[in-house]
Amino acid sequence: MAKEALIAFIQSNIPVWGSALTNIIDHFDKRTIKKNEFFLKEGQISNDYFFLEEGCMRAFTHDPDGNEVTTFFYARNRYVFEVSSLFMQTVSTENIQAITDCHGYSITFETLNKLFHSSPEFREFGRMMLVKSFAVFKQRTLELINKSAEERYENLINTDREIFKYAQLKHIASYLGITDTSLSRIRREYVKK
Amino acid sequence: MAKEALIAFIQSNIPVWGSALTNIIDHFDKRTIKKNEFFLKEGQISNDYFFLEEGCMRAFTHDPDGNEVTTFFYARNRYVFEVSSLFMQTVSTENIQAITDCHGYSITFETLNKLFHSSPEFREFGRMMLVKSFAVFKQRTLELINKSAEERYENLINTDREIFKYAQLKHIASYLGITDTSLSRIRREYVKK
DNA sequence: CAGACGACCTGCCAAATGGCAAGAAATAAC
DNA sequence: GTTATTTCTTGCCATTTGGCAGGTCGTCTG
Repeated sequence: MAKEALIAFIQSNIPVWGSALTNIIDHFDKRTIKKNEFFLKEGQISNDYFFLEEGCMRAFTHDPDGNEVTTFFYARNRYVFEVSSLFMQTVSTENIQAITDCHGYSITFETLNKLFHSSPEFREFGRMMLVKSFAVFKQRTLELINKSAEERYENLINTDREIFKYAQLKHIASYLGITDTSLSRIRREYVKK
Repeated sequence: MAKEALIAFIQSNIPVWGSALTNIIDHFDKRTIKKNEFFLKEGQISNDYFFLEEGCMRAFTHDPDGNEVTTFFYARNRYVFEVSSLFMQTVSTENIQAITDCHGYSITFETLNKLFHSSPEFREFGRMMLVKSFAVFKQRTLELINKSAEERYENLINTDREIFKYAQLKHIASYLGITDTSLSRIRREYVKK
């Protein structure tokens, strides 16, 4: 089975080879999620831990007025999971939807736990995923506080250009914490530069 | 040794009793942090995992212009740690400072890891701390996007009134993502209600 | 092809927030 | 107790962002 991307990703996070590595990746199943399909729907309890090899996904929830708010974009070579719903097995308030056809490798919560108990290396990997995701989130929160909407836009387009190919602008807008109107104006100014 | 608060906190997060519990809490040392002392300073590598039984702490960093930005407030009965610096053993960009005299229980990174390996219960507890902290942070990020500054203020004063007793308003302002000027105006309006 | 729909842009005005500077109030220093 | 320092508030005006409504463009459907 060809899981090179998964192997490379794991090894870029923790040092592991040989049978310990084989043992880990054998527990992952290849999985395809078609465009517009949901990886997780609000109201459900998340059951999957998913490495996204190729494609793009969007996480969103609803504010008190019922509007969609994009909370995250996932690009290729990233780990996809909703931390509360998966690890606390609670009902999700978030949706995660494929915005392109997606390919990757999946492991269920049950298998994940078995592997946590049997493999110290995978345990370390799991902790690393949590920690890194958390760090990325802190970074984003900080940007919402001390950067302008325009800077956040420039930042996103520079680091995640891929997202702009597939995501709708109104979804990018709510991710940036502004309305589609403001994003449109920011883009007009940005083009001039 | 009287560690009731710590025991109660651990048990409110995971089911554990008897020798497994004793084993865990025996690894914690009582620790006091005086007002204005730093639990963590930027430039350092964090080495402590701290349960705050009594007191108040503030996390802050600096934006590119050198201004302080408050990233978090910790009140009593909370776990205090900086995820990236502690778990990835990287140089911290964040400061965590006591804003009152603080009392609690501390464990070093080394001991923490030993305990992770030897105690499945503590492992689960550690994961739970990560997951819950992450969830709280996601909630906060969402508020920055879909709530007004005034709503965020009301929310904070309702859930963490204790913080207002000790923290400076300019620190609260940067935590809320606004200037002290705006916070002052919001407070003026809020009092009228 | 015609019509319907959704995504995006734009103009107008209103509301929220920031920047700056001065003053009032609280706190610390001597 | 007086002075010095810091914190907080306020007024004035500029800038950013939002709300709304209308217009364009492309896509889908029949």
